[in-house]
Amino acid sequence: MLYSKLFGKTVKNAPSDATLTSHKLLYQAGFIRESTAGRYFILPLGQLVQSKIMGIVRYEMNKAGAQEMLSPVLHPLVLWEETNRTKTTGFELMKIRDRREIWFALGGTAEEMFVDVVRKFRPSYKDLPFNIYQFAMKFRDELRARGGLLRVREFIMKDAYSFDVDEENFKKEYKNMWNTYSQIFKKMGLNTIVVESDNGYIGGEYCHEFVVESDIGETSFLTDREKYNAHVDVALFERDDINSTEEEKPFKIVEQPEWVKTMDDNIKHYQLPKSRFLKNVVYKNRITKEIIIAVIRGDLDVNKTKLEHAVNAVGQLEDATEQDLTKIGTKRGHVHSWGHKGARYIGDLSLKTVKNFIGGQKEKSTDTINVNYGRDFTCEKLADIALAKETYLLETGKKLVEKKGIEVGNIFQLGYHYSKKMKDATFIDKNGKEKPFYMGCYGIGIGRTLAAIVEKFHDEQGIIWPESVAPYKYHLIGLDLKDQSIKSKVHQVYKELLAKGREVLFDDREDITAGNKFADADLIGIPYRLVVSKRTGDKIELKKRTEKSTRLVSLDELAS
RNA sequence: CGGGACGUAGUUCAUCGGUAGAACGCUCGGUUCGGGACCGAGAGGUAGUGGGUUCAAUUCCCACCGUCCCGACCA
Repeated sequence: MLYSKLFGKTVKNAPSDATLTSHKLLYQAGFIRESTAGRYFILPLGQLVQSKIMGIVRYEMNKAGAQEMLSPVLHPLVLWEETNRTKTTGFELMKIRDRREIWFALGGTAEEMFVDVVRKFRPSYKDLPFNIYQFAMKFRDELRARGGLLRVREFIMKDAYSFDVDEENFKKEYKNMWNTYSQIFKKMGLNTIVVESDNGYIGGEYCHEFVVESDIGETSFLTDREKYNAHVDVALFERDDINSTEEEKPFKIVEQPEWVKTMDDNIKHYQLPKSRFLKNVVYKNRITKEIIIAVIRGDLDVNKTKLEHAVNAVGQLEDATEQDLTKIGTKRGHVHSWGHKGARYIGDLSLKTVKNFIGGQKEKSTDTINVNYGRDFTCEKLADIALAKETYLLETGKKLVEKKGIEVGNIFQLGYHYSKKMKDATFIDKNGKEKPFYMGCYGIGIGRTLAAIVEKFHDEQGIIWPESVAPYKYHLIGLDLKDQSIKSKVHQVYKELLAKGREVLFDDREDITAGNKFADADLIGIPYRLVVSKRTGDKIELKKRTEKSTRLVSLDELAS
C-alpha cells in the first residue's frame, strides 16, 4: 500500500474527548473515526487489524471443530417473543419494522437465531455435537458508550453456539473452547486471566470471562494471584468472626440523640466498629414490584447480583425509591431489620458472626441494642449476598486482591435455557425420543480486543502491534526521493517485497521530512521499519518497532 | 435515567455583549531534507439548532439536539 494513497492519515492531535490511550492512538494513527457516540468507522488500517484478529479467531475455531456460518442481522421478533426476551433481556432491544409491518430485532446476540436454524433440521443424536459460529455486527442500545472501542453500540462479534446431547458432553466442548480461547489470545500477545463470572439466569459453574488486566477496564475481579479469579459479582470470601462467642445480652430499646443518623454517626456515638451494626439495604423488583430488604453486617456491602440469585430474580432488582420506602411505612435511614409489612427480608451469612448487634429498629430518638439474629429477629433466609472486597480472605486463607480488566471474550453455559423455551428445539435420541439440546455460547468482541491490544502494546511514540495482528509487516520509508536513483531503488524494493507476498506499507511521499515519516511510522506501529535513502547504499536499513538499534540488510535477506 | 462538564475552522484552543482569531493540518511557490524544519501566499466558520432578553448575542437566559466523564445499566 502506498501511504500517499492510504485513506486515513495520521494527525497530531487527538480529540479532547478521548481519554483512553487506545482511543487516542487509534484516532491519531488513522485507524478509527467516530460516527456518533459508540459507533465507529473502522478505517482501512483498523480493518486490516480486525481482519488479522478475525483470521486468528477463525483459524483456531475451525481447528477446534467449529463451523463458520452467517445469520441475518435482522432477527424476526417472534423468535425473541418465544423466549420472552423482548421483555427480559438486560439490554434494550433495538427493533425495526419493514413495509409489511413485520417487526425485527437488531441482533444483540443470536441464541434464538441459531436455535432456529438448527431446529429446521431436527437433527438426530448422530449429528451431535456441533458448534456453529459467525462474525457479525452486534447492536446494543448501551445506556452509555465509553472509551473509544471499549464499549460501543455496534461491533463485530464472533459468537459461537454449541449443541450437545447432555451436560457431560457439553463440558467437553466447554473445555475445548476454553483452550481455544487461551490459544487465540496468546497468539495476539494478550495475557488473559480466566475469571469466574455470573451468567445471569442460570448460575452454576460454567461461565468464564477472558480478561486482559488493565486499570481502564470495566470488569472488576478478585484474585488470590494463584488459582482463584472471580468477578466481583460472584467472588466468595470467608466472613471473619467478630464476637460470635460473646454472651447474648438482653435486647433493649435505648434513647439515641437525634444527630445520630448515618453509620458514621453511629460509630461516633457508640465508639464501636462498623461491623457491630446492622445495615439494611432496600431493593425493588421492577417486574413484580416486590420490596426486598437485605440485612447485612455494617462493614459489608450488599452484592446485588448475589441477592438476585438468592431471591430468584436475576436482572430484576433496582434500588428502592423514597416512595417505595413510604409504601412499607418507613423512610431512608430508618429501615428496620424486621417487621416491615410487605417486604421480604434476606440476610447475609455475616449476621451469624456478630453477637449483640446495634441497630435494626431505629426510630426518631431511639434504637435497639443487643440484637441477636435468631433470638430477636430472623430473615426469610440467610445467604451469601455480600460483596467481596480486596483484603478479604478466601476460604483457603489467601488474601484477595481486586483487579480491573477488559473482558475480551467469554464462554457461557446455556444449558436447556433456550432449547426448552423454544418449540421443537430438540434432537432425536437413541431411543427415538425427542430431547432438548444442551447448549453453550462463546463470544469474542473483535473491536474491543483490538483496543485491548493497543492498551497493552504502546509507548510514548505510538502503537506497537504484535506481529500477528499488525496491519502490515513492513513500513517502508523512502528518503531523499528527489534523487531519481534512490527513488527508483525504493520503488524497486517495494515491488519485490510485494512480489514475494510481503505486506508492506510504503511511505512514498516526496515532500515530507524524514522526521515526519519516522514519527508516523512509530505512531502507526508496524513491527518492522525499512528505510532506503542515500545513506543506505545497496542495502536497506531495518529497525524493529520495539528496538532502538538499526541494521543494514540486503533485499534478499528480507525477501527470503 | 441521576450527577458533573462541554458544544467556536478538519484537530487543539482563544475571544465572552459591538458581525471571529491562533497553532497544527490542508493548497500553491521557494529554501530545507535521518527524528514532527523554515519563509511567503492562500483556502477554510450562518459560533450545534430554535426561541427569548437587548439598539446590538458566539458571548446573557430558556428549550431542544449532540458530545464527554462519574454513577446506574451491561447476553
